Amino acid sequence: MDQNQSRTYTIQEAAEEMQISADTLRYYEKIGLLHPIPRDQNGRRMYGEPDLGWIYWLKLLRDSGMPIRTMKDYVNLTRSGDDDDTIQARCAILEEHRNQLRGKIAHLKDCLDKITKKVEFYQGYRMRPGRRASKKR
Amino acid sequence: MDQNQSRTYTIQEAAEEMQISADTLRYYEKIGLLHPIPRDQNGRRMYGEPDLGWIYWLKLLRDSGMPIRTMKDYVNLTRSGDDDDTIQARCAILEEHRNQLRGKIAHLKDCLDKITKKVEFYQGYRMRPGRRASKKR
DNA sequence: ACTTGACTTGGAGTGTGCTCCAGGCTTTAG
DNA sequence: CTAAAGCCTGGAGCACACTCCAAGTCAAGT
Repeated sequence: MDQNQSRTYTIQEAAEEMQISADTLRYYEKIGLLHPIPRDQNGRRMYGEPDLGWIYWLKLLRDSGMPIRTMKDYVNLTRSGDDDDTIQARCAILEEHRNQLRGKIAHLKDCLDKITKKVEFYQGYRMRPGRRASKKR
Repeated sequence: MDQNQSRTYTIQEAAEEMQISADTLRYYEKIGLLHPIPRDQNGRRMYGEPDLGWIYWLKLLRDSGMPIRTMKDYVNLTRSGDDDDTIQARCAILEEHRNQLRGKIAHLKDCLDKITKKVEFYQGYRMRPGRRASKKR
């Protein structure tokens, strides 16, 4: 029953793969968002596929606007086993986040519409009959 | 040809009306996003309806994620007259921003979907047959 | 043997956008 | 006359999430 022997990644490789900076990867590990990554005999990090999977998920949460503090709460729950309790707590965090995200998306859409209207207004303004074109420098 | 005599607002009133802090209003004025607001004989700001309109627009741009630096560029253009040149430049800024915004909305939607899938996974996991419920504390 | 380059660490520094504070002024209420 | 409320200013401070740095280690290349 070996570990999955699939390739490992240096921090740079992992960073590139995940579209995130190496500094950020170290930072996430330092603050505990990321479990301690296995090292080679020289103390260098070796990221494995499952690590990348987890990083992907962290990045997804961050990109969607979850604050790091909340991510830590979530991460801590993933480390306290898979009892109904903690699964439910994780769901609660994600669902709360989903609500915020939905609200945010709706708000952004609304902003987008209003900005679009402004652009249309400008375009109408430029087309206005009887308007002198500007001096072209 | 009087000015519009409609009511004026103190900074607190304006802040409340616009859902923004009084500090932020002063800050926006200080950095020039907001033109100098007329004062009463004691030096206190008196916001008028058109000021509120402008603040609303600023807030819209900020809420939609436009950085303050870009807002300043935009604001400066609104102060350099209404030549085709500047109107076009303003449109360019807004359209660029719209593109970013659309991208962002799409990305957020994508994140939302993935988070939704995760929640569904958790729910499936909790329903899994043969699973012992956790101790209920 | 030496240089190069990728990695390590702890900790300091940065950018953004506010947010708060001290000290001062004026009007209003008691 | 005093006290409280609300505003003013310049400037300091803060929260967040990185981002950068100096000094060091190690291994491979020439």
